[in-house]
Amino acid sequence: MPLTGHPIVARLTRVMKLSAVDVKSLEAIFERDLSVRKREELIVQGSEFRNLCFVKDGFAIRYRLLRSGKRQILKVILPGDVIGFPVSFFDRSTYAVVAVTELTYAVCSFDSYIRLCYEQPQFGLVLSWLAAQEAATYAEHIVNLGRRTPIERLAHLLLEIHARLLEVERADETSFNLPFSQEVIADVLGLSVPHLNRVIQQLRAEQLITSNSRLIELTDLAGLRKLAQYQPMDLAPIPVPKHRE
Amino acid sequence: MPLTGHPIVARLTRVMKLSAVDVKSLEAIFERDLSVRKREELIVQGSEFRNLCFVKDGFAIRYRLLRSGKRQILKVILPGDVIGFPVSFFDRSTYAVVAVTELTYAVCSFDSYIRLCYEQPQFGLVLSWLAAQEAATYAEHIVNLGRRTPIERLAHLLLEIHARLLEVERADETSFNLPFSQEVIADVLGLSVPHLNRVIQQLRAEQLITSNSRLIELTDLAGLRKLAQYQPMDLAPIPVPKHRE
DNA sequence: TACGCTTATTAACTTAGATCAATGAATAGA
DNA sequence: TCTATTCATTGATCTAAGTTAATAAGCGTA
Repeated sequence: MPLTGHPIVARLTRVMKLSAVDVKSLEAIFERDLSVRKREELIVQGSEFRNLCFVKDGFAIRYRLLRSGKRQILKVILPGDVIGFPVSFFDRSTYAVVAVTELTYAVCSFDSYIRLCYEQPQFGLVLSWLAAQEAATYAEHIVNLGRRTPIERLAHLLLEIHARLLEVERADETSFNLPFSQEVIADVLGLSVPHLNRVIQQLRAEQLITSNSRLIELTDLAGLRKLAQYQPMDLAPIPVPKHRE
Repeated sequence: MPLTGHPIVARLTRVMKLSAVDVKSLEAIFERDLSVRKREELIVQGSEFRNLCFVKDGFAIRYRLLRSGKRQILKVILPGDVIGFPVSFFDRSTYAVVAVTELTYAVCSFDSYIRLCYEQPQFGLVLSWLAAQEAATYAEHIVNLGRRTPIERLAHLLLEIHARLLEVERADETSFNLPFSQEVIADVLGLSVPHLNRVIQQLRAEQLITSNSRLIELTDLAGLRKLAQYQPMDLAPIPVPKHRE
């Protein structure tokens, strides 16, 4: 499966030199390209899952459903993200993943990836690095839910998604397409839909964003950053031992 | 630095066979054992940090301070945890880590650990696996803050800490020592101190816990699990390729 | 033992945000 | 084009949880 132009390559090359050979080794373990339709479940809560899916295009959400019927979305999954991490390290998934739009991805088995890591250790580090980003994103989400006001939360979420989309060239300088209903965004931010709606209107009223249907325009990036106390995460490149360079 | 009996070894052996040789390679890169006093900062928000600190004993918290003065604690750090992950992958830390009790730890530089990963790929995977656990713990925290009620949150937190302490033999079947003030716990759970206090009393009134000073007794484990909808995370062992076994 | 500081508890008051319910607007199939 | 959902918006009401402030209990140290 050719990976050229795949957004995951764009992400990885930001932290390590991926030689043509590296890309080839990666390609070798990929089984097939798949796609799922909108609303299709990629991972069912409580099931086993031992694959890594590198998202090429489309949007998905990872979430937990509680008995009360409440849903908490843990992460919005964008092109360049990996589905199946960290769940593949566990017995079974305690979360579900569902596609929000049509979604295409390249898939390999967890085992074959692990095998690759033993042969080429840099791929193990890549996995750690992806994990580090995942953990850092989750950490921001915790700060958001725990101690930011609803308007700050929303501003922060928009900035985060914007930055992540920029990284894989799915956004331009100040705007991007976001195919999520308000119900989805409310479940990311731990808010009710009516309240989220009010908060969106506040952001619009303060001229910080404009949005119609699914297009978000960040009218005042600096203002948003200040409101959200947004700090971009600057990744350090993965160190490469001398004798390898 | 001898690692025998170090809680990190207890944690690691739960997912992979650590041979005596492996432990030796780990020991070789550790520089020295350190300790810090209560309230001492291990990582300053905004600073660089390129070390891995394997906690031997004591408690710490990782947190973010907001301009408003609010604090969100991201994680309580227990014996067996690693301080410096994931921050070592980033330019500088956006979080602070401070010791809550006296704390002792073994430290190695991030670079030397990375070097070890290139020589012995299983250590790269160990890092991924620690990261996966970290991410999973954060994910639970997100669910907690976003969609659980305060009493459920507290129950969940106590169960999580209990499970993590059990893993490194710092708790017994139903009780453990927790040297955190209510202010700390409130900042983990995104609550105010007075409200947390009410919630603690609720848990006590419902006979789910008893606690005096710093000793927590989980009087009714099953009841707590049900209340919190707690699901233990069962880790799968790291697969080892055939030709290595 | 006494002092001072930190921590726990309680109460009164206020408010942000949930809930419930209704109405428009938009979109996708038939 | 029409119709059926899904989605966005608004309003009224209610309550959980924050805020502030005061008091009590513990604890460390001189």
